[in-house]
Amino acid sequence: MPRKTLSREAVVTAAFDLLAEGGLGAITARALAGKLGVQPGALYYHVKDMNTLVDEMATRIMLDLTGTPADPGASWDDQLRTSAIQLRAGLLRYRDGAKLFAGTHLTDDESIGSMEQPLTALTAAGFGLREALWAWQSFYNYVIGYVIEEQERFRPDATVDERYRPEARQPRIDVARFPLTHAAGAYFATDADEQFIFGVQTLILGLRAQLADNQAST
Amino acid sequence: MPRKTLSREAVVTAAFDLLAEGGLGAITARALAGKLGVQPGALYYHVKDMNTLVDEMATRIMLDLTGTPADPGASWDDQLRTSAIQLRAGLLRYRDGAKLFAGTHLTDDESIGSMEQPLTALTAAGFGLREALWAWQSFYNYVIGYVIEEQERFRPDATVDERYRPEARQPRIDVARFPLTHAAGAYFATDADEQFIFGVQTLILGLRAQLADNQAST
DNA sequence: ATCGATATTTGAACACCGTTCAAATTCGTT
DNA sequence: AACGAATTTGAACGGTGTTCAAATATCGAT
Repeated sequence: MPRKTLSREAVVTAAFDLLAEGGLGAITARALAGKLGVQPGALYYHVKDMNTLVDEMATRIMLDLTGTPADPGASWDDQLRTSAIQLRAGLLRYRDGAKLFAGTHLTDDESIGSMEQPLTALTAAGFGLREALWAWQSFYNYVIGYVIEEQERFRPDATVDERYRPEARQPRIDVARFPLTHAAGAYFATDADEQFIFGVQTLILGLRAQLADNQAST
Repeated sequence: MPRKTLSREAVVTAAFDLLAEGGLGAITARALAGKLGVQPGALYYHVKDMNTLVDEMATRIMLDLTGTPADPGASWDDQLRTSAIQLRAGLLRYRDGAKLFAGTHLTDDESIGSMEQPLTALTAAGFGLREALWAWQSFYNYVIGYVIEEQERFRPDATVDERYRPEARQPRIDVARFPLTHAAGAYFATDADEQFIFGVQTLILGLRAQLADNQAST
């Protein structure tokens, strides 16, 4: 009894539901079909294959989190800070958001336009286009790396292997050979927001220094 | 005809062979068994499951790339630069090295000792332990993010979808709305080494600035 | 050298995965 | 009402990780 209930849109939406419920690994053709009350084969009429489905999802996330741009009137470093913060927030909105992003080819050209504002701010501040691109991508890579770790730390399904809880791990670190590493355990995975900002701020200060160097040499 | 040819060591070694030949996706129980001339079930006597196998591999890579430490006599920023460069080089030595790392729980406590030297350098430079940890993890996250992208760009198997070659993509970017993004296409994915260093250097300069601020306020 | 215990491997199965495709069914138009 | 196009079915193929009783090999003690 074939009934017309499917569409590309419906498939993508169901995929996002599965992502929220069970993470990236839960997005499977059969689960998708089940949720839509349909046979797995029917999906392939609307979607080329599972990989491009995930690419499509990554693109939509990207478009979503570029929704509220930073105030173009603000200083360049404020704009960058805001862009980085929004990028992280956007990734955190989705389960496995960062992993989903890491290495999927964005399918929509619109999505690449999200770096126009950072590039504008950076070139206006005095950076050449090449350095501006590199600078923004440094932020981008930092954020991706940070959020991957962040989302890995407390994933909802949580196979919290007893041996790897920080409190259990710390005593096993050799205090004599690795005193600082041992002591640093206290600050491990605490204050995620503050730690994130620390890195962003470090990058901003670094750019400011490079800017000063450039102007001094001209 | 069961013959004793297997060991945990042999399995891990074979897994590294598969990684080199076909990337992360090529590491499969049956391929592993085939390479070792054995039935798939036999693997599970030596290895709990496939995930912990990959975790084990990540740990070994980590231990490997910490082999040559930076000169402890060098300045703190030189030590950090060297650590970051070595981390990237180590990840690049293995196919999908960064992806393999991103979010695998390291199984050996030794591997966590790799941050002892950066922490030493940073605290000696004047950072508190907490800031030192955050600083090093900023480097770490940046490197992971960078290398994931780097290894994604030219993967050996290369399903180079014609539409996504940079030369094909650039003309499709709306020049009127995204002029800088369009123009920046020229610098996309060129000079990987130089771009990497740019980010590292930015982080270092940022830390130096924070150091100056701290000392000024005391 | 033989036995017995232990360590290791087999072989087959189970449940899942993505994907393909002819055939069946429904829909929109004429 | 009927035809053609759009859509879904149902079943299959080859792949994946994993489990487990049974079969075999290895080693230590007698």
